Amino acid sequence: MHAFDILGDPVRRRILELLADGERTSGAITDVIRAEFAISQPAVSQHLRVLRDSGFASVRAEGARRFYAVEPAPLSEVDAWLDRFRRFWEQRLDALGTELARGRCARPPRAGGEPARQAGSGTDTGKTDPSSTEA
Amino acid sequence: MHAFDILGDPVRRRILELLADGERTSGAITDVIRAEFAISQPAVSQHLRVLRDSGFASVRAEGARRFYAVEPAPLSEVDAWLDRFRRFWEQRLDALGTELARGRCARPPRAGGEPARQAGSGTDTGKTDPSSTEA
DNA sequence: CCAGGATATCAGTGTTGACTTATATAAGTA
DNA sequence: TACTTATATAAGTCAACACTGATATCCTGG
Repeated sequence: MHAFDILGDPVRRRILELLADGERTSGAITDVIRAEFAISQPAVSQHLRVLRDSGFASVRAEGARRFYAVEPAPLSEVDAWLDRFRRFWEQRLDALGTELARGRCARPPRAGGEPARQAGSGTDTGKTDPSSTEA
Repeated sequence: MHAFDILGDPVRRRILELLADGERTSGAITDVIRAEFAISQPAVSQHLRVLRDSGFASVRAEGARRFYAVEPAPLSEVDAWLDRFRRFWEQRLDALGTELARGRCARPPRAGGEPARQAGSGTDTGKTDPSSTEA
C-alpha cells in the first residue's frame, strides 16, 4: 500500500493528527476516534495495524497498554514527493505572499537542477480553500 | 473525494509528475501512461477527469486538443496538512542533516502555538528510505 | 459534406479495502 | 485461580472505484 493510500483514509489521518501531539495508548486513540467517527474498536485497531505495517507509526508495549507514536520517515517521503510542485506556490513568496505567514520559507536555488521546461500556463488563481480537518 | 485519495492512485500521481514539467495534451499524457501502465485511453481520460474535478489540474482547449496543467492549490493544502509533522524530521536540521541538501529550510518558531505536549518517544532512527516514484 | 483524429462519456464488471461481530491473547486484580 | 481490562485477530459482507469495450462529440482537412 502506497503512502498516499495510507493517508487517504480520514480515520488514519485523524489518528496521525492525534499522535502529532505525542504518543498515545491504543485505548486513548480508540476513545477519540469512536467518538468522532462512530466505528468499532476492532476497526480502530485495524487502522493502527495499517499505520504500523506501513511505517507511519511505531508501538511501545508497557504492560497491557500499547503506546503509539508518529514515525516521520514515510511522511517525509510524501513531503519529498511534493518538492517538485512546491515552486508552483512558493514562487509567490518572492512577492511576500501569505505562505510566509504560514511558516514556510523560500528554497535556495538547487545547484544541479533538472531541465524544468516552461512553467506551465501559470493559471495563478491564488485560491487557498482551507476546507481541511473534516469531521 | 479527499486530496489524499486523489494522490493515492499511481496513475494520477504519474500524470501530475508529467504536468509538473509543464502543460501537456491529453494525447501526450495518454501515450506515456499507456506505455507505463498498460491501461486504455478511457481509463486515462477518467483519471484526467478526476484530476479536473478535484482541482488538481486545469484544462485549456485549443482546437481539438486539451492542454492540461497542474493546479497548485490542492497540493498546497496537502503540504499544509504535513506542517504539523514537519518538526519530526526538521528538528534534525539544527544538526545540519541531509535534509538541507534536499532544499528544505528550518521554520521560525510559530508565535501562538498549540500545547504541543511531549515530543513523543523520539525514536529518531534517521532512516531516510528513498524508494519512491515506482513504475 | 464526409473521413479521420482527438477526447470524453456511458454502462457494466471485478477487486480492494473498510466495516461488522465474534473471539483470541495477554496482563492486571481480587 | 477466576474475572476484568486492554488490545489484537479472524471471517464475512458491502460499497467504492478503477478498469474495459462501445460509443458520442467535437474539430480538421480533403
